[in-house]
Amino acid sequence: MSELPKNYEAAGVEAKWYAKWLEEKAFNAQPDPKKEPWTIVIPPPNVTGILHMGHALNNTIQDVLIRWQRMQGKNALWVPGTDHAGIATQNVVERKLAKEGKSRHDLSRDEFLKEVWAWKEEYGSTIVNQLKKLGSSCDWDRERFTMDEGLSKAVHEVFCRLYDKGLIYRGNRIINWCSRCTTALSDEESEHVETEGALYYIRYAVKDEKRKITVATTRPETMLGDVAVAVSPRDKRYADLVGKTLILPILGREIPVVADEFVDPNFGTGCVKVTPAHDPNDFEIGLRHKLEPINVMTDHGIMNEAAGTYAGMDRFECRKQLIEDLKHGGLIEKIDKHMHSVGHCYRCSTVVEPRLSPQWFVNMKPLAKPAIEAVRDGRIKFVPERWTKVYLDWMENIRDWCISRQIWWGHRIPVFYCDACSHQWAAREVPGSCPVCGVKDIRQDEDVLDTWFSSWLWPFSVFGWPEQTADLKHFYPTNTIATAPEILFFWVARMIMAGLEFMDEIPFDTVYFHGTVRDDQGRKMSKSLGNSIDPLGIIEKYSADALRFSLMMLTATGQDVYVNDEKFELGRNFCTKIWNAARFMQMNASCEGPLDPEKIDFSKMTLSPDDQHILAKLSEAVRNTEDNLARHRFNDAALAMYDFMWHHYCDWYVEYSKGVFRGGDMQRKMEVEQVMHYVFSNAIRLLHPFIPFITEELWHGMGYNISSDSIQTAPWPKALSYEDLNVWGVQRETVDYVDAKHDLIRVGRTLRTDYNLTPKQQAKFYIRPAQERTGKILHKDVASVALLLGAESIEIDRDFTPDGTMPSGISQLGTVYMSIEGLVNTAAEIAKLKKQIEVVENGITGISKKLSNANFVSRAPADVVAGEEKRKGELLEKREKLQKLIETLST
RNA sequence: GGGCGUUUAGCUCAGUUGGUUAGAGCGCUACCUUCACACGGUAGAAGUCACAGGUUCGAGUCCUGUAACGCCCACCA
Repeated sequence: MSELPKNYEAAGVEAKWYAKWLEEKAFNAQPDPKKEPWTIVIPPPNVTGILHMGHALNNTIQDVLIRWQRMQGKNALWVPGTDHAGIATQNVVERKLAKEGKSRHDLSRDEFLKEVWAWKEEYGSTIVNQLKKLGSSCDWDRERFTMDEGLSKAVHEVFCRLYDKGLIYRGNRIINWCSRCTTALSDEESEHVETEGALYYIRYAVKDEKRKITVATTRPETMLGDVAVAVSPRDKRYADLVGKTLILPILGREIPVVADEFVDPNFGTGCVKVTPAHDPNDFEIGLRHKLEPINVMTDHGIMNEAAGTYAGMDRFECRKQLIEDLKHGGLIEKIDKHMHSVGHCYRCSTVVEPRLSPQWFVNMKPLAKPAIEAVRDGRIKFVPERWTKVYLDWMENIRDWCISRQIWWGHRIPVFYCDACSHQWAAREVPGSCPVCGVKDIRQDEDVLDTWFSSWLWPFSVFGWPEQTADLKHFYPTNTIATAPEILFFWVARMIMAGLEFMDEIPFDTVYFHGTVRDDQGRKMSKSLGNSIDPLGIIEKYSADALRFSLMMLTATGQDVYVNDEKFELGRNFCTKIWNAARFMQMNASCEGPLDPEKIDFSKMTLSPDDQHILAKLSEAVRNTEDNLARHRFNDAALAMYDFMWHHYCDWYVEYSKGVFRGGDMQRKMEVEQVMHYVFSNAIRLLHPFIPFITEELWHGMGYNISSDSIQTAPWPKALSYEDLNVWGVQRETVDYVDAKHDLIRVGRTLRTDYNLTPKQQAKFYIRPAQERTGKILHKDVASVALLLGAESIEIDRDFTPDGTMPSGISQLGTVYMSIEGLVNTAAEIAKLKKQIEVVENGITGISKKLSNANFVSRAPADVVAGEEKRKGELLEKREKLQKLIETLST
């Protein structure tokens, strides 16, 4: 035990312990058949990522869970890693190249990939290091990267299995195209944003007639790719037009009028332009009517040669120009404002272009089926539960997953083509020749896979799958996955499908969805808004423990978390409070040598009521904390500990102990000291998962590191029942008495405040106990009451008759009277008592009304009725006492 | 268009199977630099539980409807 410095220096302490933990491999776990495994796999942050508050929240939750399980003796493993984040990372490196005046096309594919790997080597560990600052107890020896050799092997294996099963196919379909990233996106990667656009009404002429019909569109530039106009087969207005020919404005192309069920005659004009290459519905119409799609744009969203004179224009520039030209020709009927949701690239926010394109897809329906079952039958639980429905709705309407991306950074699609014999096949390893005709000149598909095609395998690929490793056998399935609801579809749903398909087993049993971290105005934190709070800044300013504890106090299950800088003072202040409580104990230490908290035994001691009380409250706090942790109620768990440490231990027990330490009873001092060390050492163990650094520092600083060198390996506190506590002589009755004593002290303190007594002014108090028995107990306990009350002296007397001017207050244990020289304020005292009577009377009226209600008496449960009756009796008694007091004062 | 969430003190939020007088943190008021802690202590003020109905002996809590804000999903041009 070394003397604790007056101020806690978080930065140095945190760095010191994290380094020590790493050195001692405190977070490492190996398969061990004797121990129960408990596993979390991290949602791998992007290698391009820097730690934001969302990460801080997400990882604090995981760390609390894993440290808790580890302390309980489980074989706890938290597997860390990062995601290669295909598009995001490629964008970062492309921007870097752009600064050097280069594009990736100035480099060969291999050269470019070398650049990306070099970037990854240099910056890829940024977020990992930041996670360490937070205190994350990951097994860093197991750190994985989604493009590692092992994980790539898993990707290839999965691709080949699905390909051979026929669940992966290549199709020419309308996909979401980002013309800035020049790649296809999955449906999930296209973010719909409600946008004010326009609905343009354009006139198309009927061939050889004077008639014109009007079509409405939000994307007029796509008319250059129109191949027909569709009307509803039930629409009488246009019945005679079906089969006739229209002249497409500007281009003058002849296009037919077709009848199709898709058209809603009540929307717009009832005529729909059909552009099969740029709209999914139109594509379907095109198929039904055997119309050849015309693509009018390049990969970069530039109009192509099919756009005639508009070729070379950007799509939005073209839109503007085209509308101008149509206006000139008198072909615009009107332009209406129109709200609609428009897809945007989730990586660069560019407006997504629906576009016909040959891509690779996974047929998801067969994979979804068992994944729906696993959640429906409760093998996998969602917390909060409401996400179950969101999941099931999506899964039941699941659509095929577009997995090919036209970028270079990622897992290259393991499909090979032989041009000699037109053979196409998927292979786990790059083949040397065509397995059919033996030709060596084969080529691999140019595209790479969606990033999520590697992350959906994460819970088993990190353990070496497809090899049947010991790790995999021991640690899979994992237990809890903690994540934000934003990636329910991207990641969680797909992991469940992959786990069941490839492991034949769920990947985890619990999914905990936490909220989004927002600023104090409720806005999502984002770089563009500039409202982000940097967790590292908070760590620097307040400490990692403060950051963690504050976040946990603020995290109601599944609710969004609103933060500003000041919110983190909560955790900082709490840490300071704990620190000072420890210093207090050191300053009053009388035992020589350190105390082993695991060897403290109270069975041979006579515990005072306050000793018994704090021991009982500790067990209550342990129970509350565990219950709440088990239910993922992190805020309630944090609050239970906070309340115990601050409002029970510091406010009452430490204050009580001062009386003992200032007295001369050496035996008592030793006893109280042992109670303090027992309680404090258990409390910091309980707190360790939340605030790992300061608790480890105190574990050592207080000299508790005798049986367990680290707090991490110390036994987890036990929630003792009264039966257990009785071994030490703890009685429930006595504990209740101390609660009542606290109440009595509060009543006395209120009197002091009401009469403006300064702490130095000592008043004389008289207590008239409500019962003979309590009188006797109070007598024995009078010293502690006097100290906590700041009383000069206390007289306890069943027959005490107050002087008419004495202010008084009523508590459960008895009536408290205060006497101080020259203190006369009868009028104020009477007014105060009258106010109290009013409150009591309100209560009596309420209860009387209830009790006189025959329905209540007959229908409410007996114990509720009895409780009400008891309560009424108490209130009546209290009213009587108050009235008597008023009478005494009035005479 | 469909679904979900939120609405409780000045602010941010708890409030579990319906049951005493609805709680916390911050802020506010008064007093206190007392010997662990002013990042502190003691005491206190502060609420029409969004609104309207209903169920019930009893509703912040359950049901129906309304409103506001937020989120997710969706191929009506």
